[in-house]
Amino acid sequence: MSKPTESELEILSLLWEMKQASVRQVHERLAETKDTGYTTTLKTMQNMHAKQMVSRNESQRTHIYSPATNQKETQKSLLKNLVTTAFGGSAQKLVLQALGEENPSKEELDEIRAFLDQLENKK
Amino acid sequence: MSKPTESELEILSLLWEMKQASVRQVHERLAETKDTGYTTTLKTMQNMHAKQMVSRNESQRTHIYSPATNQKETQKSLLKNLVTTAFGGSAQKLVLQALGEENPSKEELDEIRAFLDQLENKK
DNA sequence: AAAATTCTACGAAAATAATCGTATTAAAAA
DNA sequence: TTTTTAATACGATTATTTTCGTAGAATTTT
Repeated sequence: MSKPTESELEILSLLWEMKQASVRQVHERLAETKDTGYTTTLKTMQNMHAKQMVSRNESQRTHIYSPATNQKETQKSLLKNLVTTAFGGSAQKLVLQALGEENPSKEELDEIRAFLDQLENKK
Repeated sequence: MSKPTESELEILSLLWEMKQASVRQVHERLAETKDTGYTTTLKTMQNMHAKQMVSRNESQRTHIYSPATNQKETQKSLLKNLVTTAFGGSAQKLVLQALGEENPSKEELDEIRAFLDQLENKK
């Protein structure tokens, strides 16, 4: 499982959200934030398919793509990578920094607390 | 402030930790995990200097480099980038995922709780 | 003082990633 | 049925990143 490039990740992330989509559909979502041509999106998705990062249903002329790499696994490895390269290996620091930025709601805070308790009970 | 590349980030991260260092010193640390030549490290650090990502003291023949980009700011933007590209914009998800991986100590958990309380009081 | 080592500078090659253009075919519209 | 639109494939170009080799100067060792 190789690490997705920046462009691939943008698409992969959309696919995680959309579950499945045509190139056109992905491209339209992408176009909201990015100004690149249709064939660029197409080519990237074809590359991703070649790398088995996504699968696709070719039974119709318009191919339907879906993510083939596990979202959690991918997020985990990207996170790990960021922790080691940018946070000197301390996930703790990353968490505090992320929390500080996010301005979470009371509900979210409670959810995190619950999760912390759960972690503690495992010990 | 442009985003550091992967290689640049590795070096920047070391400099954050070391506060200041020569190319040789950085290279030796880098060599623990990476197998590239000295001039590669040198060139990258020169590039970083050209981009003003690091500063250097040239009064001695062996230049001494130090980080010129703010660690917090850089971490913040990398984190933000990861949240949007890989976590569908939800820092919450990122935090939970990171906590789940880290297996934090009781002390760390308490520290996070304290931080959560502090966030809540701001509301 | 000569030789060996250690630096920097810098160009350039190699590797990787991103973007696009064109040809061709299928489907939809006129 | 002709024309237009929409899709894929795929090579090629461009941009970016990574890596290294070589030259020359300063420093250290012999």
